[in-house]
Amino acid sequence: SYGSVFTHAKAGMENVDRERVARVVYDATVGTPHHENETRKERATSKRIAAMKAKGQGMTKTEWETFGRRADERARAMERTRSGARKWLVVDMDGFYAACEELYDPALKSVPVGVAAGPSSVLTTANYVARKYGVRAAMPGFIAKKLCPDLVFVKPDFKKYVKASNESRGVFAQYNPDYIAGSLDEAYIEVTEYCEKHDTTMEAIAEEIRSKVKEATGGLTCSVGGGCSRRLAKVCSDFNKPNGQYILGTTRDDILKFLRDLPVRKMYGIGKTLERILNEFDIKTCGDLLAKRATMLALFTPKAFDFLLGIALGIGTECHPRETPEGSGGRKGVSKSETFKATADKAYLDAKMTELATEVALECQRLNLKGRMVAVKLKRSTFDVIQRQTTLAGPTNDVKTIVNSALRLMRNENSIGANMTLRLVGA
DNA sequence: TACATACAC
DNA sequence: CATGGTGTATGTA
Repeated sequence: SYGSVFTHAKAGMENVDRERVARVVYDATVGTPHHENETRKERATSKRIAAMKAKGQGMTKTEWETFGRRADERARAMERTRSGARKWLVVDMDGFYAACEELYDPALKSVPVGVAAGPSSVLTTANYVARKYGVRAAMPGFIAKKLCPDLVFVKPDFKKYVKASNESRGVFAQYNPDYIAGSLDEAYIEVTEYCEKHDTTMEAIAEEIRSKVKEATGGLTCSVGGGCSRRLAKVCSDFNKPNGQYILGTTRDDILKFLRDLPVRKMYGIGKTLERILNEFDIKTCGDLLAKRATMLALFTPKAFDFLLGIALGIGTECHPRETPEGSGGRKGVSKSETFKATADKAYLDAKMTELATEVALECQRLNLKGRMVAVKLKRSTFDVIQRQTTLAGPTNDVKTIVNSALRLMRNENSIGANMTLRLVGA
């Protein structure tokens, strides 16, 4: 249920009193519009699960056998793409924003810290002291404060993070200038050639990177994962967090052993909803996922099945995204949105939308991009999201065209004001 | 194409 | 009292 959202974190929360966290979160949120909306979404997921179960129960023994055979065939086909020849490292900074703040104010190191714009907004990061209380990223400040009354709030200061990020990237570039920046605090580095040329190993490079990053940033620690694909390196980066590393062997046996007892939720792309769905079919670990591949094939879409089977077998894209047609494309959208105190004031909403749509157009111009579609996002005070979109005559980044389209889309929603107030608009 | 939802950071 | 912003992918109609 919703009460468990913050207790199934991906890292650093192993010794947290989960029951207490669940209770505090529940008590603080039950009855709020946000909680109501979460409950609504959960009911929709329940419905989806029920439909999947009904579909499964309606199938004959023969049909199941066919799915079993086809799932095995798909697994064999996927096995043929396994090579294990590449070496990928993923570097992930530990509690990045909070750690940056501690560099500038070392007194913060010994107290629980949450980085957030204000005490009632959402935390971008919590330091490891705060995490012991169950405080974590994406948690609203007022709940974090209930879990940990001594929590110190620090406002985000991106100049610090960009500086530290650039310093760490200087290190990554030594191993492969073509590293992939996942975000300010995360990078994917292919070190196949570097290992070959310098006769070294992922283990040794991981050690070097951790020490050099600490040096270059003036004391920040990071965790490193290694494996033969980006997917595996990524999970491994979390395995010995913080300030640790884990390099997974590249044989099929190494990989399947590692995955057997690994909770599915640890894998990139499996969030709380998919975790819940899989749990309903008694799938908790990647090993379970492999064992139940026939069920997955029968109940999920082909794309979702391939994604899940890839996770179960530990097979992912091994090549650099630059080597694939999709990977070489540029960005696909530009957007701006803002949350405010819920209102039905049309003049206010018009002004806000105009401002945001203008920023979008200017950003497109700055990036030298043109869009074929304008979409607006409206969030009601009840937290449900409405999206409206329109396709333009041709690609544009003209301010007037984009602003007018966005305004028209929003004004079409004539229930605004009548029985609806908004807490966010975006274009 | 239009819209909603999930996910990551 | 009270839950962010940006970008991507996918499912469904």
